[in-house]
Amino acid sequence: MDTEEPGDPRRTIELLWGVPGPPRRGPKPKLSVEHVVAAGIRVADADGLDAVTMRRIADELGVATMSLYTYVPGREELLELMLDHAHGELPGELPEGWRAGLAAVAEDLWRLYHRHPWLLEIRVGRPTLGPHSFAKYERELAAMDELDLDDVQLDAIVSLLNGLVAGAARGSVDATRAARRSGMTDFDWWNRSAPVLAEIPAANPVHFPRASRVGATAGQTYGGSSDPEHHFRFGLGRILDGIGQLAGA
Amino acid sequence: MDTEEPGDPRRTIELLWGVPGPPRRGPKPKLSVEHVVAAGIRVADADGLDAVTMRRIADELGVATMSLYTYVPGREELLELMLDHAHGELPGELPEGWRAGLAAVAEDLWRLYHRHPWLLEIRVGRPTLGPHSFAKYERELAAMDELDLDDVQLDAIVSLLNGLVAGAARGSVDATRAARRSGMTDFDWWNRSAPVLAEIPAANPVHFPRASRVGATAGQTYGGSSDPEHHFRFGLGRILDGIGQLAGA
DNA sequence: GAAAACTCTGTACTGCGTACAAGGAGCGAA
DNA sequence: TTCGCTCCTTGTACGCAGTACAGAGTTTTC
Repeated sequence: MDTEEPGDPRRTIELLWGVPGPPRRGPKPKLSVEHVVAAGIRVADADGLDAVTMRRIADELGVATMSLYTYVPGREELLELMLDHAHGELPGELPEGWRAGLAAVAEDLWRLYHRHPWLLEIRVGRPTLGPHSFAKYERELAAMDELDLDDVQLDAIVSLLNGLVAGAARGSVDATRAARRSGMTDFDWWNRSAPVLAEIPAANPVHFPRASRVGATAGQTYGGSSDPEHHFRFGLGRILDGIGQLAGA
Repeated sequence: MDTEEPGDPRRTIELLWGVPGPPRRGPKPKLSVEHVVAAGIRVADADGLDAVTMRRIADELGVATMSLYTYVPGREELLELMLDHAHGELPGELPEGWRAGLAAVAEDLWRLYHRHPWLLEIRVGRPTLGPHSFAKYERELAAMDELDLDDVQLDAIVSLLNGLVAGAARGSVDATRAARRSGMTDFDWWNRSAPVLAEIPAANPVHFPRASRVGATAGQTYGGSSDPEHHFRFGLGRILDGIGQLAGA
């Protein structure tokens, strides 16, 4: 019973954990799952997730497009493998103390997302059950060993932190992507947009006093638009404060 | 100088604000931008963002595909119009008190995302400069009128809250989407995955003690996997606590 | 009227994921 | 050794996406 259909959880999990499978009879494969995943990551790093097409990866490996389907059930599974593989780049150590630990967890992920911005574009409907994603979760929980919280709270905190990092990172990454695709920097774009907006009576600052003031301040402070990195650090501080209050630590 | 090229900020902004434009000479248009946007939203609500194709919308409106390009420069701009339009569904009022105000802002957005899950899939590289998105921002800031914070802090808080809601909502929405696409509920999926995982030595709980324990607890508590709604409420509480601490309120 | 400007439409191009069938390589059994 | 099964590899092809382009028809302006 060798179910090879795409969308099968069994197959996906076995690929994630590198389960060898029974001895095969035909010609030796030219490649391996690892090769395909590595090529996928190479392409994604270079040209973004949209460039990760089966044809492009096959080209990269000097192989026909359809050969890839020998190693991977389909594109979706490949992306999941790439995701888990990338999680393997996260460190294992943790600094002393829950606050420093959680901060490190967040900062490491922040850096990972900037090293591989395409991670933020991958939509896996369900949690990835791969080894490195497990290790990531384990580490996130380990950072809170000293806190007296129940399991549900721990899970919620992990989710909260991951959401913060992803959200903020998406901000900076989306901007970069938009700049690349449109050939306009944030600055160019704003200089083109602001005058148009000024011509529209309904968009007059009087109607949006707070938005105009804060938007202008944030724009000036960071040169064009709000700064995701500042938002990230600020949000992290607030969340850690909130956790400290909850745990009485 | 009537730049109609897609990707032009001027055109997009004028569409967002419904700027009428000079009197036209040819035959009267059968439709309007509003019709197209409404059809887009109808399709997205019914069958998700992937179903929002130019052909499908044209069918919906009883019109040839290419006619849509008379009203809208391209698909990307259409999505941005749909986004701003949906933001128009958010209420304007605010309850008394910053804490209740921010909570309402978050809860309203949470509900909006569940009414229109496709909103979470739209990737606009830059902020949407439409009337309803402006109003949304203005209201978010208004909720903090009584707090003594500077503009940069206000902006960061808005971003933090929006990130929380989007992140948590993505959790529940992604699960629903995965269930629909695969024909498996979370429960089915887990029942298929768990045994496979159990067969893999490297995935033994001894190697991931905390992850196994917490994962099991969270799964049991909510029936299959972590509960995004609980994560949302929990995260909101922590963040509001953190803000209170910062503002000394 | 005639001409210009505009809407609408059908066709067609490129690029995507991948189903399918045919060709060739290597192993196990005779 | 040879047959035959199994598996890897490949080229072709299908359906669907966004949208460029050219022609036909309609309404306004001169």
